[in-house]
Amino acid sequence: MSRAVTIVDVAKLAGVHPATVSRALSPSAQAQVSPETVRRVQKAAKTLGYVPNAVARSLRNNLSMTVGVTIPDLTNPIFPPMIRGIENFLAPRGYTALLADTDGRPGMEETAITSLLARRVDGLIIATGLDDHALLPKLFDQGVKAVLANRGAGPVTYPLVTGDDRSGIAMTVELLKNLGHRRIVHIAGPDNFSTSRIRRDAMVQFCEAAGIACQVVSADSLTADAGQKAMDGLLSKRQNFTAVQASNDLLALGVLRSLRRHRLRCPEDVSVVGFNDMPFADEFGPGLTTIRVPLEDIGTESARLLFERIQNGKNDSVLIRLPVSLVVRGSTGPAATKQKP
Amino acid sequence: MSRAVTIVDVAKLAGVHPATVSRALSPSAQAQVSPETVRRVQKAAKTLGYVPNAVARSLRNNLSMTVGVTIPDLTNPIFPPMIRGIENFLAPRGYTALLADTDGRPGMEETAITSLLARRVDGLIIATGLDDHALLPKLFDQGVKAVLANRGAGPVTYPLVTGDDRSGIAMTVELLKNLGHRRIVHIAGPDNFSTSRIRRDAMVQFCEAAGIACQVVSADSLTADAGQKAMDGLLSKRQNFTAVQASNDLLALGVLRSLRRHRLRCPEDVSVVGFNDMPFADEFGPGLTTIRVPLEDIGTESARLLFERIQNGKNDSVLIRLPVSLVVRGSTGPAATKQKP
DNA sequence: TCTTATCGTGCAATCGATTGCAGTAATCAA
DNA sequence: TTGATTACTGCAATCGATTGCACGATAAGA
Repeated sequence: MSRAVTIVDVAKLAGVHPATVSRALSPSAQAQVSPETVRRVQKAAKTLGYVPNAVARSLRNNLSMTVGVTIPDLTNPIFPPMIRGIENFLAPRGYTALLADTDGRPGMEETAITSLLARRVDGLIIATGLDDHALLPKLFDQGVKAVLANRGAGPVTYPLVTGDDRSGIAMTVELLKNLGHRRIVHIAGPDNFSTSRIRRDAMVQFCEAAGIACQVVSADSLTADAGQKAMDGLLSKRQNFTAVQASNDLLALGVLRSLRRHRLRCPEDVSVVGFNDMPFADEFGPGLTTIRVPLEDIGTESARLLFERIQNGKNDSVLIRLPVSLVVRGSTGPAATKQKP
Repeated sequence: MSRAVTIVDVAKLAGVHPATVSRALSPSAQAQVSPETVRRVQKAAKTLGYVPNAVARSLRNNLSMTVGVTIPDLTNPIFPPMIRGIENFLAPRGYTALLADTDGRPGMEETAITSLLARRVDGLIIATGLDDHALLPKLFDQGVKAVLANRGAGPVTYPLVTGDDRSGIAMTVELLKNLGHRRIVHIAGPDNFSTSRIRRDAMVQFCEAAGIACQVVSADSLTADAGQKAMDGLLSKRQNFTAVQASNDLLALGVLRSLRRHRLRCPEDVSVVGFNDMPFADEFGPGLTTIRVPLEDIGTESARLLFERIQNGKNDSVLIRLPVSLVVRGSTGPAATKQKP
């Protein structure tokens, strides 16, 4: 980046000491400098196009004005809204988000977090649902500020912001029950995600309470392909069910694909429900009935909690469960009377 | 972030000078240190959990190992794949991407870029399609390394990586012509995006060459809502056409919505073609016929070009136009014989 | 007139890692 | 034994901004 303008250059042009430039340009210390000097310095800074070196400032202040955000997969559409929520909160406060996509690779989380800490981020927003349970307490002991977004990670030492998964599942079960469904399949996500476990357990529990038979099938990952594969397997075994509840919308999308391939109609033959209400869920053929999770709010709240903790030095634990709602679209309908599939 | 372990702590524990620690831990200078000392230092670093302070290193080396990426809207699904491409290239080379979402707000670009430069990024990947034509040459003169991704910005001083828009449009026109369409509407994006202009002009030109009537309508922004609005307006005026080509997939999505609302069938009444082949375009109802742009490759190539320029100090201009392909799905069909809409 | 605030500014240390230079010890050749 | 290499390691400056402290000047009070 060639020769950048430094505070010394500005000082020379304005005919003052670098320290004075620093003060004149700092909102908090500006009062210590005579108005006349402030004006001269500002003019000099402007003509030279001076931009303070944030790296030097970080080093001196031990504050990088940066937070690290780890996500498992940027191409999963639930994350961009979360990130937007985070940035909308942080940007006005002078903070920048440093994004680390772990690409779903296990073990990448630790690498990513190490890299973020090396860059001396002031805090972390962890949306990867770490399965490395040893890492988090270690970070906590080191005094690293962090907030977990969307997914928990074992015993919570850090604050956690999430949607209310159980109540979302409850709504789903009630909807399907009212539509006459009595045999449901739940496509669960991998067991090492807390959301997968919570949603699965809630399904089993609420179905049992409602007198509905619930069969659980596990998908390898939280992708459309995994959902399709799980559904293909199910259909090839000619199981008996009228509705599918998938652990997230991507899995549900795979289910829709599988149904199409098997020439089954949705919702006439099989109803499908997802979870998250990810962007474009309403554009699928048919529009996906799902649980709306306030993704952007999760981001905003996570950022707010982290910001507070950076400000006041505390590191206390909270659990924020944001309310979710049922969104009924075309993928659900009355249970087929002759249970053909 | 409490008390972090520094090189001095490691030096004390290992019983050597900080400089020796630095050398022992640096791959390039390690040869200057005796193997025995290297081992002792490495052990000390490990027991203390030493992570070099990237901020201090950046300051000293005048290299932040960071590149800034500006995008207009993270929730537009064409960007996550691009970002993935960028990160996949940069991460193995030790670089981290600093993301700046300008949120579509005009003028935000300059703010975002200033903020990135303050953080002393080693280079910029600009995917916002800047309309501030003064900014780019200024940056160039300052020696700032940058690459434009996806969208150009006036006279190109910087390298540009983009999909081959004209050939994509040519394929679209040919497809529609073969299907018997003779009256087409093009929904153009805002005029300040270079892609909008290029695609619009290509449509007009190729349609004329093919003897097809092409009506151009402009949308306010590159969103589904804008596309819907544009199509609503068109349908309320009872225009005469059998196919719509939209400047990008989000606009096309809005068109699909509008058609549904007006109880028109796609493709029986109106065929729709998009552009980009964004994620999930094949899941829409109906699946969207569109032009596949190699989004991830655009990211990778941009990163590669930037990386080269950071390495060798050059700042020469290139234009890389990546090939695109036609993806035919359910949203296109033979032209309606009785041109009802 | 002398003291005592008050105000504005400069000085110099600091943050943590890197690196050119120099110094010491060990090794080798003569 | 001496001189010359070589191999390690320490010293100190450096990157750019910030800030506690001190100094000089001016103003106010006694």
